Amino acid sequence: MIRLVIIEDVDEVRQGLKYLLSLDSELEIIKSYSNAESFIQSFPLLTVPNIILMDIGLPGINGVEATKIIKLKYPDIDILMLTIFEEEDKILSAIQAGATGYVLKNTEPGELVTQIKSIYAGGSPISPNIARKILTEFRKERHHNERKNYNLTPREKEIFKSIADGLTYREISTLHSIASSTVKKHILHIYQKLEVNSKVEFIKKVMKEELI
Amino acid sequence: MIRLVIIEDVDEVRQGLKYLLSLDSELEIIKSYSNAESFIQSFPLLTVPNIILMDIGLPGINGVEATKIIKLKYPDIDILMLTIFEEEDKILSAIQAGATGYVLKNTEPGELVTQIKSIYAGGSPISPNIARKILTEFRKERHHNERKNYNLTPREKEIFKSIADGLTYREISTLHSIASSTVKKHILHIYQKLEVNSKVEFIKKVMKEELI
DNA sequence: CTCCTCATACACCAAATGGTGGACAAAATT
DNA sequence: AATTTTGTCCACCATTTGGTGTATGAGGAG
Repeated sequence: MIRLVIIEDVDEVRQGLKYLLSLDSELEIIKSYSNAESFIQSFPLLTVPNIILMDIGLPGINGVEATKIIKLKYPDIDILMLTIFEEEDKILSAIQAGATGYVLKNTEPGELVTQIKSIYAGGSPISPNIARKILTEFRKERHHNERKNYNLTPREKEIFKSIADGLTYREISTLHSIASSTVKKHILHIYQKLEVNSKVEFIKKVMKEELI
Repeated sequence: MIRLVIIEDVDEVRQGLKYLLSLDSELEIIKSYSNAESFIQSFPLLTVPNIILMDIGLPGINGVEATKIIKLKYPDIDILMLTIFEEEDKILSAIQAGATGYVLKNTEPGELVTQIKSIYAGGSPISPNIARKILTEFRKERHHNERKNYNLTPREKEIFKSIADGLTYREISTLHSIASSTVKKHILHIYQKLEVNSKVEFIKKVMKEELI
């Protein structure tokens, strides 16, 4: 028996999945949730699922964040993201957050069951498109180990240093005599290049990879 | 000639200092500013002062922050904080930020000049009170190198981990099933115990001293 | 029994942060 | 000559964060 949990906000989709999957005798839906919060609040889990089907675009704590949190407590649960389109960026983030794979919501029922079993068997359902992106990312990682540098522009490098020193937007703007909105733009660009979303992640990345 | 810069928002005090110090032939006041921003914006400096007299409680970017910024660019400038009372905590922060010493604003003119010259000669005017605090802090530092632990309570340690993982208040509150206001309280307590003022400083400290 | 710590929670507030989209000029590339 | 990159700036907005003060109940220490 593969124990499943479904987290999906749209009632019809959730009920539909619940029904469809209940038809397979190897699958057992432990419980389904309309948001990530209620699932997380049920920690510690009485019965730990093998796989969680999670909508990537949940309201409140979204699927990617939820994945991070769940994986912190239960690293062994496989998380399968549900998406409508192939939102490549989100899927990549989800995978970095610890998701094992993803399926499109309009996947045929039979196919979905196959993919769930494939995950349980240790596989990862991923389309060639995404797979290629992941390879690209992976290749980047290896390069990083030899040469850092995220092709920041000279100006971005200056701002970079100031953030790493812990200055605020306003202080940086004063130091470089530019508007703080400009500082913000630079920082957002830097975040995109380093693929982080916050100062905390930025600092962590900078300190982990030296760069300073 | 000792080159000085004065940064002090109260006009009377600034003018008074300027006048008093101009009486000594060994001192030269290059320029005075009513706020830290205008000084910082004048980077790169045409003539680099030896010593900056800086009010600790400036509006906008305060004296401590300004000290940090100035020391990043000009580590060799000595910064002498001006305070009204012996605000121990602020003075300690200022020293950690790179200030060389401090004087009370009601110090007699002759004494002030003596202290400025003492700084120029490599000294640090600090009262016994503050000196003792610094020794205490210093002793703490040494201890840290062998045993970390900032006597956080068990609950604080849990929250601690979650912050270090990069979660937001809201996510932490969901994870631990408590109100986000409670999370905030815990975090503020943790910050006080670790003597940091922001997530960025927190992460830097955690990563620098391992702790994770 | 009283005092203190811990954990919880709320209210209020200012500031900083992140995210989007648009705009413009100068410089570099194609 | 046309396009892209870089650096600058603005507006708008929601969320997050830091900081303060207050309050309450449980549990331990004096």
